[in-house]
Amino acid sequence: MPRELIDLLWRDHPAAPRGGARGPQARVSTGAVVEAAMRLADAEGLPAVTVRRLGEVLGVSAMSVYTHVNSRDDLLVLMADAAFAAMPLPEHGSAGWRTRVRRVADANLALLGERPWLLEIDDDRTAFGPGTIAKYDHELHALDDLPLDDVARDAALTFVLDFVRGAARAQRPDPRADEMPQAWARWAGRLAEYLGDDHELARRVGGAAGAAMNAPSSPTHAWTYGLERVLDSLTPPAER
Amino acid sequence: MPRELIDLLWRDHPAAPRGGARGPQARVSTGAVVEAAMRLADAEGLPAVTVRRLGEVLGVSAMSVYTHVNSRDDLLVLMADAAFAAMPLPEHGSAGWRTRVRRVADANLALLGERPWLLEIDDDRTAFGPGTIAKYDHELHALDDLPLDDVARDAALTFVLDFVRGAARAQRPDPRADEMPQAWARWAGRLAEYLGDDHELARRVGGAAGAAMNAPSSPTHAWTYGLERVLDSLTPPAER
DNA sequence: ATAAACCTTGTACGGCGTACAACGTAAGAT
DNA sequence: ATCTTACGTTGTACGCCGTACAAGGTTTAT
Repeated sequence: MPRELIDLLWRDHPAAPRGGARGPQARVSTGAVVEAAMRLADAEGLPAVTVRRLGEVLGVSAMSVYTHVNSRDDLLVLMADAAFAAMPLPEHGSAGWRTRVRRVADANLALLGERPWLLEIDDDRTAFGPGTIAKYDHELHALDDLPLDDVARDAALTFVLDFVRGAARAQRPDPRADEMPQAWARWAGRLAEYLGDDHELARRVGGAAGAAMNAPSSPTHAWTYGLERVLDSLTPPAER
Repeated sequence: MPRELIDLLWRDHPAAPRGGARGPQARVSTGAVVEAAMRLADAEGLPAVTVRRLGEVLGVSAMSVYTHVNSRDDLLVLMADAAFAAMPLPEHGSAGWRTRVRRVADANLALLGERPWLLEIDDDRTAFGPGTIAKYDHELHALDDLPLDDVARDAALTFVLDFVRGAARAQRPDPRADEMPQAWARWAGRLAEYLGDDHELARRVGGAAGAAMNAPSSPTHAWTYGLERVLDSLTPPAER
């Protein structure tokens, strides 16, 4: 383990350990590896991010990647933090907490829409990265005007971000989308037979929800509706 | 593809296609494979569920597993549906919607606490399984007393279940838990150096949240508090 | 000139999911 | 009673994966 993950996360910080001057100059840098990995994930999804493939893209052997990144698991942490670091963190200005939180939620939904592979990275060590911390700080400040102690403030932000995560998961395109029409054609009849008259409510609501899902304007509706519910739930008793 | 996933999901239904009578009697059944896989996942996590390992546990060759299950991806769907099917679905009785929804949330949190590997299975085809459909129907009925149309009812349930999912994710034990103390010992100093005086709010709130996380009573607190917020958000305007 | 530190590389190991073909077995057809 | 057909089981093999290891090359510090 030549350089610790925490130092790789903070590799752009002045106090980060530079590589010793000896030996040949590195052909690629940690940053370059992370960027290439993100391009790959953006284009083909996280499973396409393999060490061999990365080496190929970078014009370097597979094992050389490990000089800059320690392990694939570490790489995923670096990717997630870099994705957060790339988020714009616009000043909250004089907007009230409701608009602030709405903006935070929108920004996170946009991020997860552009980089759905973030939903597949679930490593607590991401919390130590500069991008993640800066984002966390910024988003906590969206709640400045609410009467929350520190623990409740963290809980409230988590609450909002978990909602966003759920919405992003629902909106994410199914990788099996192309096969589903045929599968459905084969399955619809059988499923109807199995279901018979049971679960009438589930059949009706599921059908309605499915139809709404395919309607063009619907995801927006479910999102805005749900988000307003989230905002309502944050409203302090005094304002109700 | 000898038998379709949908038929395997409904394998206990009277109308499900039985295997033809010819040939030797199968040494294991689809149900047995799924049960073994669930035991394995319960004991050692989802990555331990490999085809070779399953064959070993079942006393059968690896390839023989494919006679009963088509593919590993299909197996995961069967496991998830079986887990839902095993949930108790107690009558809602005369309880009001608030208690009903609370019970639904509690039951789901308990399920995801017992079988955290469910969080790692994300396949839309699970929705066609009998266990999943029965659960869906039951949980929709928890919202009977609320003035919601079909689409909104589905959205409301998703809202609740996504909240539960987020809570379960947070409570899930980190598989890296044993290494973290040492890593933290190595990292704490460096991180403090990197952070300096920046992000004061994040440092304070993160510290408080982290401390609360380690306190014994806290997960319960965050859960009940958040759940009440969710319930509040479902309250129709007329009742406010 | 020598030594130390560093990057790069090829090979190899043990895992994974699963395609394929050979073989055995039991029931239906004759 | 024999043959045929459908099915279950198995071993082998392919192409992936992450990565341990050791050898070799390159640069700077001594």
